Amino acid sequence: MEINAGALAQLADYFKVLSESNRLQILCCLKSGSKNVTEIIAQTGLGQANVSKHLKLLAQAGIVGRRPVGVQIYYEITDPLIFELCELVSDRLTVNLEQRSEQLKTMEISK
Amino acid sequence: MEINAGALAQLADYFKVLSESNRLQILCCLKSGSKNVTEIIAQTGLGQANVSKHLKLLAQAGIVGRRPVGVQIYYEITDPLIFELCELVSDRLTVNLEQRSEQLKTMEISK
DNA sequence: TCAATATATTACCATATAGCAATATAGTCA
DNA sequence: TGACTATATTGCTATATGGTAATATATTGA
Repeated sequence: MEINAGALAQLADYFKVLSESNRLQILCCLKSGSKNVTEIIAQTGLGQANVSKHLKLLAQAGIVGRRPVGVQIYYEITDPLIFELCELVSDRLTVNLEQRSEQLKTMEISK
Repeated sequence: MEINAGALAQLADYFKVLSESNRLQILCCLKSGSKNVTEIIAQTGLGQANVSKHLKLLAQAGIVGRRPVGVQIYYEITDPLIFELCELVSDRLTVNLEQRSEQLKTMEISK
């Protein structure tokens, strides 16, 4: 019952790009503005090859843009939707955690 | 420069659950309402063990709920945020595709 | 209790990918 | 051109995970 198999795969691929915490960290690091690779490496503490790979993925997904300035390459968020998504989800996660902690309290009381 | 490493990991984990097209397919299948596992298997065409695994992941993420009715287990979306996220992203993807096709046209013209 | 059905779990394989070290490429300056 | 720096790519390993077949568990009804 394939409902739009292609569209689902594209959606999944997009979410996959966001499903790695170091990539999210890089995005957070770029939230305050354009940065070159060396700066990103310094701020995140990740390895150079690793950062390069993550940036490539992010760029291919259209989430960040690449802007060479001399030898340096500056990357910047081109898709502010990212942060909207992260906020929506993290709000949801917070609510979930609160609910669970409420449940725990209830269990404490009833035992 | 670990900005909230735990929060980022949680976010990433959530996105990871959404990063698999067959899981998205199951969610789409549940969009119209609660269904038991056999129905989900029939509608998606996925294998039984496979569906079971995916449902477990979705339930652990708090995206679907589990409701036993006799021998059957009904699953249902408990987190409508899902569809909001999917819409936001798929709108974005559509826009991207249009932009690219525009670029292609421009290239055609200028060559 | 036994048989039948629905769902979950396990064991396994194949594939994908994060991380790293080493190497390659490209731009800048002397 | 040659040295230097910045970034990208490659080759590799370890780990995670999707898929499936086989098995286990649980519920219902005879």
